[in-house]
Parts: sequence; structure tokens; C-alpha cells
Amino acid sequence: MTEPLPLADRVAKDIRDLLITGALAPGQRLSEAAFSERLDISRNSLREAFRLLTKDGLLRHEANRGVFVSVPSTDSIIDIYRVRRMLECGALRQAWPKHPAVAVMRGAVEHARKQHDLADWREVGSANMKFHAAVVDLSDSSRLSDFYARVAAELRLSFGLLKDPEQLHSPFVDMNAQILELVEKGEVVEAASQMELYLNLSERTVLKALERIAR
Amino acid sequence: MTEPLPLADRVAKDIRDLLITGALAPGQRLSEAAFSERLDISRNSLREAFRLLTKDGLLRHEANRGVFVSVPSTDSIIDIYRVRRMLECGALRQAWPKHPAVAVMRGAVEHARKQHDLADWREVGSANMKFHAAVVDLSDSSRLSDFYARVAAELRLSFGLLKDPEQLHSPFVDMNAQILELVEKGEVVEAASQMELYLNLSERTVLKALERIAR
DNA sequence: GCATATTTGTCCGTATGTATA
DNA sequence: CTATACATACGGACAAATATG
Repeated sequence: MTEPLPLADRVAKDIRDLLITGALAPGQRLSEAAFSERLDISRNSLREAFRLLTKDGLLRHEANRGVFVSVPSTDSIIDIYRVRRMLECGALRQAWPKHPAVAVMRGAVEHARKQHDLADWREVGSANMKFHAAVVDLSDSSRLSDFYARVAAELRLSFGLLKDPEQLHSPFVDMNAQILELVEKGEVVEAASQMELYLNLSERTVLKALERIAR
Repeated sequence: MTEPLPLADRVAKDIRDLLITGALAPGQRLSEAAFSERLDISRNSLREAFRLLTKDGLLRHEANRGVFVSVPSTDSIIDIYRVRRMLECGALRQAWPKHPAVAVMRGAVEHARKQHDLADWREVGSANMKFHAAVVDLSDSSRLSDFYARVAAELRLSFGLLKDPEQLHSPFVDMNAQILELVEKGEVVEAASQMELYLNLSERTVLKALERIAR
């Protein structure tokens, strides 16, 4: 009773985890033969999983050359932050203070603060992303939430390139708390413009860090 | 030099066309054996194409039962219009009157008017959808544009259920023209709220028509 | 409720074309 | 330029799940 999912879906999820944890480096080529043997599945099933992940933007398919882990570019970062501004600010602007997602936001903020004190930056980052996913959930649209999850996974691919995740997430915990407070008070327009500040700052941080890596 | 695309991608596109033209009815089951023979491809390749279309929401995959053409529900319509309000109104609110997409919008409006006079309602509908896709293009985000295209295809599946496309698209041509005019004058906030009216009206029209079909 | 036929899920072998050392 | 490695695509096979009579 515990395997309702098609193999391709399970494999896609496994590979997705490998990608966002950084076990697979951007630009790396994924050989069908080698990978299907490593995961102990057939090439056909692996190819189905590859199609799914390509649709998610995590893998790139080059004709007759195979699939590669996507390499985050400056352009893709800029594009992703345009998406985030649209979805997150838009969700806040029409938010309802008693929406169930607000409780999730609060839980994420509290968890982030706890992990921040413990200096567990990885967990701070996870809580951070959970907060922003909850913001999009305020829109009550499963399609928007799914789309955001996909874009967030792509962004996490970029984070994997960066060292020093403390710089990346730590300063933003308080900003999330402030946004949450505004939402709870019903000052949703203020919350939205605060979020815009957040995203602009975050975008600059990521671009700067990425630029430093690219020499 | 004319076949750069993988077979699965080409097949997915072919099936997508069959879906939005109504050649395949919602709820219909797509047998792997029958369909692979009809399209003259192997089952494996067809399964890859199915994965892509499932990701697009056009097909549904039921475990060990096969794939079916998605059946548009009231919930999905409501969800899709939430997406449209978020993307289209958001794009207009930050639009720039000299953006290249504005020219596309104008072309779509003019074309719709011409086809409207010729009573070619199918073309009116196509021009209508092109107009709104161009609106999203104002955001300058390829991810948002792709996402919108995917949702629009899903919506078109619902339109296929409806007869009388005149009722569906005809009254909206003038509203598009008005929105375009506002954008060209730089009154983007007005354009956005006009778009919200448009979408609310369109949503109600589709839901009403769908409800009538469901008895 | 049961036996049977159909269909999906998954794997393997292999031929062909393309890219690269 | 040749040789090799690999992706692409096909067809066949069989078990498991499902639908059918």
C-alpha cells in the first residue's frame, strides 16, 4: 500500500533531492547508462524521469548530447526574482490575516529564529524558503503554489553554488518576521512593499555572490 | 537539419494540438497501444510524451489505469482565473507603454476586430488569447510567459466543451481595446483594474456555461 | 465471486545516427 | 579521419494490476 506512485515520479523526486542538496553539480552531464545503473532502473524509466525534471528547469536537454544539470545564469536569477516579486507581492496584497497559511508563516519564522541561535544555517535556509512558499499559498491557488515550488527549486540550485549560506539567509529572518507582523495586523499593502524590498535585497545578494564565483 | 527536437517533444506538441482543437474529448482514455500505433511511434516514446503533457495539466495519470484527457472542473476554472488575475493584472500594473509587447497587443486587437466582422469566431478567440499572452509578456519573464501558456492551454480545454464561442469571446474584444488604450496612455493602474473586471466577467461566463452543460 | 482477457509498468536487446577523442 | 562512445528510438518480453464476462 506504500507504492502508489509510478517509478518515474519517484525517481524524479530522488534526483530532485540530489540536485537541491548539491550532490550533483551544475553543468554536470548525466549519462543515461551510468545513472540508470546507479539507481538500478531501466534507461526507459530514467528517460521518463528526465523529461519531468527538464520541464521543471532543473535539467537541460541537448539534442543527441544528453541531459545536463542546469547552470544558473545571471539571466535566470533575474527572471526568477521577477517571478517571485509577481507571486509573493501579489499574494500579500490580497492576503487575509486569518488565512491558514499565516500560521505556517509564523511557524517558519519561529523555527528560523531557533535554528539561527543554534547556528544551523542549512535549517535557517529551509525555514526561510518555507516561509515564502507559505506566502504564495495565501493566493489559494494550487497552480500558483506548484509553479512557485518549481521556481524555488531552480533557485536553490543557484544557492548550492554559493558557500557561506549564513550571509545568504541570516539577515533575512528579521525581515520575514516584520512582514508576518504586517500581515497579522491586516496591513497587507505595507507587507507587499516590504516584501519587494526584501526581494530586491536578496536578488542583489545572490547576484553579487554569483558574480564573485564567476571571477 | 530540420529535426532538432526529440521525438517525445514533437509528439507532445501534436497531441497538445489535438487537445486544444477538441479532437480528443475530456475524460477520454488514451490507450498506450492504440495511440502509439496511430501515431506510428513506440510505446516508450509515447510514454515520454505523456509525462510532458501530464506536467502541463492537460492529461491525468492514474496509477495502473493509464492516462486520460483532463476534465475541466469548476475548481480548476476558479484556480486558473486566480492565476490569470495575478499574472495579467500584475503585468499591467508595472507595464511600460513602449514595450514591444504593446505592439503585439494592438495587432491582436485589430485582428480580432477584423475577424469579428467576418464572423469567424474561432479566429476571434485565438486573437483574444494572443492579446492576453502579450499582456503577460509585458513582465519580461520567460518563466511567467511559459507558465501562462501552459495555463491558457488548460483553459482552452474547457472552452472546447462549450458551444457557441461567439458568446464566449465576442463581447470581450472591445474591453481588450480599452485596456490597450489605457496602457498606451500610460494609465497602467487603470488598465489593471479594467483587466480585473474583464477577468471576473469572463470567469462568470465560463462557469455559467459549464454549469449549464453539467445539468 | 471467479476466471480470463486486457492494459499498464518495467525491463532488455539492438539498430542507427550523432558527437567527440 | 577513423574509431569509439553515447543518445535515440524501436520492438519484444513478462509480471502485476485492472477490467471484463
